[in-house]
Amino acid sequence: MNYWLVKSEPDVYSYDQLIKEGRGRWDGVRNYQARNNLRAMKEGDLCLFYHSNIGLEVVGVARVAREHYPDPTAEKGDWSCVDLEPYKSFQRPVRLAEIKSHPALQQLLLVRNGRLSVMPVQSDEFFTILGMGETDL
DNA sequence: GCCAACGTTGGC
DNA sequence: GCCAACGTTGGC
Repeated sequence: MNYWLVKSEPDVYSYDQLIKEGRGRWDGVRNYQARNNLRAMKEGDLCLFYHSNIGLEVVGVARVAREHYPDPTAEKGDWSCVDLEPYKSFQRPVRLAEIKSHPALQQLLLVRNGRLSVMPVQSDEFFTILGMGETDL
């Protein structure tokens, strides 16, 4: 089992929208590092779902429902997407400021590279954030 | 709205 | 292959 963090601007695609739809295609990634991370995702892997720009907080966990396939929104180039489904909403959202000030989370790519939209997360980091969100799996 | 960080492009 | 210029992301 691998753990990830995915970012979405909630006015474009929010966690609530994923819940409403039951399943969503994680497309539109146009960054090689993020794409390679998408391609490394396995069905059943869990993703922290982060709201960027508005909210600036982790709001839930999503599960990889389908492994990578060609991104139908890409008109040219070699891009991939995955399908995600909601897995668990956080009892309490975990704000970026909390993550940044937590000593055990300083290595998190969210802190170190603010621009990456799909990133791997160590299992201890994953469960630390889950705990901050007062949530169990 | 500003700006830092990062990625991409293109001239040499 | 280097690097300057430019564009984009995303926090503040």
